[in-house]
Amino acid sequence: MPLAARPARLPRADNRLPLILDEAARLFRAQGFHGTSVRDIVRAVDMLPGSLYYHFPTKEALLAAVYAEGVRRISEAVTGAISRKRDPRERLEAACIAHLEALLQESDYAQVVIRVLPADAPSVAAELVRLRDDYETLWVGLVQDLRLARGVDRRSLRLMLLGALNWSQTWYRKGRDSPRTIAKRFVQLLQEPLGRE
Amino acid sequence: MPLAARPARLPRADNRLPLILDEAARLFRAQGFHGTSVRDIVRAVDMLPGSLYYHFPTKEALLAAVYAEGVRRISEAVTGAISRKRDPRERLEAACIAHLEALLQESDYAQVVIRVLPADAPSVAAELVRLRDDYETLWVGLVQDLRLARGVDRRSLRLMLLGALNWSQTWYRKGRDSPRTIAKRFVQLLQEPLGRE
DNA sequence: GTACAAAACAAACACTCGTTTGGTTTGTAC
DNA sequence: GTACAAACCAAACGAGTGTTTGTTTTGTAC
Repeated sequence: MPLAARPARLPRADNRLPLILDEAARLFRAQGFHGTSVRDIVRAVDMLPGSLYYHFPTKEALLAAVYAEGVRRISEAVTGAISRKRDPRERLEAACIAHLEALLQESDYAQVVIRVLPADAPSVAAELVRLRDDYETLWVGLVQDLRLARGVDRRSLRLMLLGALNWSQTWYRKGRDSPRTIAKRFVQLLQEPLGRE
Repeated sequence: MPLAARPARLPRADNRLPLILDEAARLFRAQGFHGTSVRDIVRAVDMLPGSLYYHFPTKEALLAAVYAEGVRRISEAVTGAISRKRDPRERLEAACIAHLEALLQESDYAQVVIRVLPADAPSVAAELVRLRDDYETLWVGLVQDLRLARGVDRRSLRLMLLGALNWSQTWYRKGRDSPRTIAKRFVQLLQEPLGRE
């Protein structure tokens, strides 16, 4: 891992890097990686195409930066939410709510993490996968702490819950059920389910 | 809805249209819609780019054809599977297994339906959404027949289950747990869940 | 106020994109 | 065997792609 080169001087106040990241996140989310051109992005920040390459070596590196920020934001939201709870069940529910709120209403960055597949950007794919995995580690712990009925596979539980949450991106419409409501229902479906035979 | 124009003559035996669909499905699945060029597709069937436009008016129309075939295959698999069961619970499980097997191992076509978003192809987006919705209607019926504990929201149950199944495309690796095993575990998680308080 | 690097501009590069147009081959029905 | 359309080829169209290179502006530390 390369050390961040210590800059000879500090960044300038009129630096438009944050703006580039914001617009890239917005467009990658709405149109996908391949569906968004470099010119789409720079047009949104009133720049010329070549200027982007002062900040990033490639378009894929820009995606990686957006991705990293997305993971950072979800992680922060979830970590904050569970820190206020002690009971494992409550912690799980709080995590689901925070995850879904970050995913559905808060941040374009977070949605990019769900929408864009690592395979879309081969040169940074390994990094994107690592970012995703780091985040999922958080969930491994949450599920590990649960008291479960005998024979319940914890990995399956985690994958089912996260999958259902992530997929909600495809059918969620704002103004109807809130992310919080959806998340609560999903958790509840795991405790009063089909009913015993 | 336009009537299928009655052809002046029957299609020829050396028609390569099926081959085009197969390769388009394979590539759309692996690289996405925007990530796959017309030249990628015709190269795979040893054709020239322009020749594709004898069969389809646009690249998006080709996607729509692949999409329709994908929905047809999943629907057929699921319909066949549930027709052999009577008990609502067993029918649901059979549907999950068939859905996941079609999605994970059987058909590139089916995976395109999950991977490619309607918004990627604006001119046919409405048609793609309609195809998806038609298929989901099948699941509405399956969930409707279930006997459930009080207060369980059937729509949430359907969305959670289908979401978890569809998302498995992102983490599934063949050679490990089979689609059948995964589907069974997910259904089971709905009946012996977190355990009552 | 001056030195200097941060952050951009200006203009192109080589290539790829989806698509169109006019002509050619070839299987098939009669 | 001949007519004819199905199914393609050949060649290009204009626009867009990610990226590079040389130059210029401008905020900031001293």
